[in-house]
Amino acid sequence: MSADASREKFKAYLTAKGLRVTSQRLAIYDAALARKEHFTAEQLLEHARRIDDSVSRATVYRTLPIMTESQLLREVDIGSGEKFYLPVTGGGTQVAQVVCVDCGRIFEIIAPFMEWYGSTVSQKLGLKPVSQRLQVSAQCIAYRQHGRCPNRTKK
Amino acid sequence: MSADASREKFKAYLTAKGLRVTSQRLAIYDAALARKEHFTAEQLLEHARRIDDSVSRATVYRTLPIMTESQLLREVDIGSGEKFYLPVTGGGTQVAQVVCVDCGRIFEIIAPFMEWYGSTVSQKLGLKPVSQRLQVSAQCIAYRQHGRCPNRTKK
DNA sequence: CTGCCTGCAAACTCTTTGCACGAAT
DNA sequence: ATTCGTGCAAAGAGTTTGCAGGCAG
Repeated sequence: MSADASREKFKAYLTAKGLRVTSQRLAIYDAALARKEHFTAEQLLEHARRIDDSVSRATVYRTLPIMTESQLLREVDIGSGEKFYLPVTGGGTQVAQVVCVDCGRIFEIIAPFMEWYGSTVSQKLGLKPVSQRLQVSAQCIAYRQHGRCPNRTKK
Repeated sequence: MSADASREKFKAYLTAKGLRVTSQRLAIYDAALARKEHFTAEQLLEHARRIDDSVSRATVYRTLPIMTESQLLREVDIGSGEKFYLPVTGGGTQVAQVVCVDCGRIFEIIAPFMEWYGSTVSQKLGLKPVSQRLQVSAQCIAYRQHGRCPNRTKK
């Protein structure tokens, strides 16, 4: 699907839900969909402001749930205090995250059988699974060899 | 292992690490190990204070990492804002959580092959897995039938 | 015109930290 | 006697919310 078609889909989603199409929501949409890697709410605010400098932090926080519910973004919580977001490109619900223990970088990867595995696990308790998430903490090769991840930016 | 033996193990752990055995740490230990279900830092504070009312919130937060590192407690983050803890009883690293979408209650369950699965996933990226977590959101039978989980306490 | 949406700033929740006092070794 | 541990309260980080004015429909 082209970028423009996706943008129209977002407008249609807003309208269908009785929500208004505002310049701020579109700026946030454009900023989010242009990202190739995981981003935080704060980073999204920064990018959205380059498109429309009237965008506020509050509106970013109010728009993120809308984009998540509309399946445009996937929310990823790796327990680091802040949430990350990524445009949904595919993989459906069979996506796992691998997080580097050193730099905190997040990799997404298709995890076949994940739904089946989650179902098997939860059905042992007689519950019906709604969703599952698999997250793996891992060391990259460079980290094991040099005690430092090449992607690390902090510290 | 008996409760007393476990308590002695905790004291030995503290001493070995050059940490002091204080009445507050022991009260927190006793309060935590007596729990059968997942608890929060706040709940632990409440229980610990019934044993020793001098225990402060700060000390609870400072003691939790010690108990987690010593393998006495397992830390569980389901992305709800607050962390949960549970005495480690078994299952090693092959433990998954099933969370009820309605009441938020957490069930722990042995998930065979989880390590293997996490390894398989992360090795696709050439990374060496350190740990993995599998969490499933699910509906219980009662919730599906009546739109309400019998264990729900809030709302 | 209505009423949803906005920016601002304050509020909130959970957790961490600086400080001076007190207790364990 | 040292030094670490403690309670208290303030600080911190990320997110949410009340309000008065603004803009979409």
